[in-house]
Amino acid sequence: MPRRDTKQKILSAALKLFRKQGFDRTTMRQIAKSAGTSLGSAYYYFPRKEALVLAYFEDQMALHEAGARAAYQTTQDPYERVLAAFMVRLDLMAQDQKFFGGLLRTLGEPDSSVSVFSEENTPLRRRGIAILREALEVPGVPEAARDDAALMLWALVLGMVLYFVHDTSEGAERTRALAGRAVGLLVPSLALLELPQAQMLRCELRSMLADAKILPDT
Amino acid sequence: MPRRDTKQKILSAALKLFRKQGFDRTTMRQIAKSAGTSLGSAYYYFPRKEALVLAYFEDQMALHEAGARAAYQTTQDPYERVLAAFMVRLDLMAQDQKFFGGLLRTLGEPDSSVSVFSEENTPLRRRGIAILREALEVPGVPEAARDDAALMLWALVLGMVLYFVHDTSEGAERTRALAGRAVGLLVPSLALLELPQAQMLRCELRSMLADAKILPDT
DNA sequence: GTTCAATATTGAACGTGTTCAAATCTCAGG
DNA sequence: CCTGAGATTTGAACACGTTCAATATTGAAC
Repeated sequence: MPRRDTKQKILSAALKLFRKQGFDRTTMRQIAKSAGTSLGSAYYYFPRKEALVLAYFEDQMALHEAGARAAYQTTQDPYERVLAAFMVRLDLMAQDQKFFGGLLRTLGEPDSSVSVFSEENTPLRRRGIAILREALEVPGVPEAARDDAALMLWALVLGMVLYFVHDTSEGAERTRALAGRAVGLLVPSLALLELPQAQMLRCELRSMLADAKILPDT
Repeated sequence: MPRRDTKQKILSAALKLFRKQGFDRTTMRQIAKSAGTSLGSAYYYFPRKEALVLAYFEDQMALHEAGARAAYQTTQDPYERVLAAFMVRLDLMAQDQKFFGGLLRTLGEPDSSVSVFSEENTPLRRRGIAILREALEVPGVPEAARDDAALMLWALVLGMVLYFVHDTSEGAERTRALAGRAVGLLVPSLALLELPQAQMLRCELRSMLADAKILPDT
C-alpha cells in the first residue's frame, strides 16, 4: 500500500461524483476537492477529464476478464459464452450509465491518448478482443474464424456501450435483450467466415483495421 | 438573399478554419472574427461548437440525397446502388477528415441537441435511413426486409464515418475499400432478413431502437 | 416619418478544462 | 543527519466554450 495513494483517491472521488452527477456536470475542481487534493494534482495523474473514465474502464478490464472466464468454465456453448462476456461487461457498467458517455467523447480523436482507438490504448483493445476470442475457443467455432469473429464481437460491444448510454429502461434491460439477440444472430453465422469466399474479406479487413491503428499490427 | 447573412458567414468561416486547423484547434473566437461578427453572435446561431459541424452535416444531406438519387438512376443492382450512396457520402466528406470527429464528440450525450442520436435530430436520421432505403427499392431486395436493412446500412455508414476520421490513406482509399467490402458482404445477406426466424428479431430491434430514441417512433 | 415588437448583435463576464513554475515531499545513499 | 534527484503537490493563471443583459437593427403598420 503506497504511502501516498493520491491517484486512487482521485479516481474514487471522480467515480462517486460521476455516478451522482454525470460526466459533464462534474468538474475537475469538485473531484480534486473531494479527493482532498489540488486541481493540479488531479491533472498530474490524469491528463484529461476523460482519462478518468478510461482509467476506470481499464481497471474494469481485469474484472471483466475474471468474470467472463468464470462463466466460460460453466459452458461450452459459444452463444452462451459470448453472451456471458457481454453480460459481465454490462454488469460492471450497471452504475455507470450517467458517465460512460465520457468514454465516447474522444472516439473521433485519432491522436488523443484518451481515445479507445488510440495507439496508446492498443493493449486495452487487445485485451478486449482477447477475452472475446477466449469465448470462441470451443468446438462449435471454426479455428480459422476465431480472430475475425472476436474482432466483430468487440465492435459489437462498442455498439452495445453506445446503446447502453442511451437506454432508459430499468436495469438497462433493453440493452441486455438487444445484446442477447444480436449475439444470437451473429454467433451462429460465424461458420460463414470459414468459407473460402470470405477469406479475402477477412484478410483485407484485418489489414485495414491495423493500418488505421484500430487493431494491433500483426 | 437575406440582408443579413450572418449565419451562413459564420458557418462558412468555421468550415474553412476547421478544414485548415481541425475542430479542436479552431476557436469560436477565431470563427466569429473571421466571419466579421461577434462571439455572442456566433452563439446566437449555433448553440454549441459542435452545432456547426452538425449544421454542415445537415446541409450535406441534400447533396447526399441528390447524388445518391442520380446514381440510382443508372443501376438496378442493389449492391451498386448502396455502394453509390456510401461513396457519395465519402465524396462529400473528402475535405473534412480533420473535423468530422467533432460530429462524434456528442455521440454519448443522449440529451444533447447536437448529438446525431438526439430526439431533435430524428428527422436527420430519418433522412439518412430513407436515402439508403431508396437504394433497396429494386427487385433483388425483399420488400419486407427493406426497412431493417436500411437501418443496418445506416449504422454501417456511421461506422464508416468513424473509420474515416482515423484513416490516414490517400484519398481515404482504405475507407472506400472497406465500405465496398462491407456492403458486398451485407447486401447479399439481406435475403436472410426475410426469413421467418428473423421476424421476431427485426421487430424487437426496431422497437428497442425506437425506445432508445435512436429510431423514430412508428 | 414614427412606433413598436421581434430579431440580431455585442462584449464583458463567468465557469471550467488545462497548464506550469515554484515549492514541497520522499527516499536512497553517504 | 544531510544531500540531492526525482516525484508530487500547489494554486495562480490562462485559454476557450459559453452565457446574458444591454443595445442596435429591422421591417411592418400607421
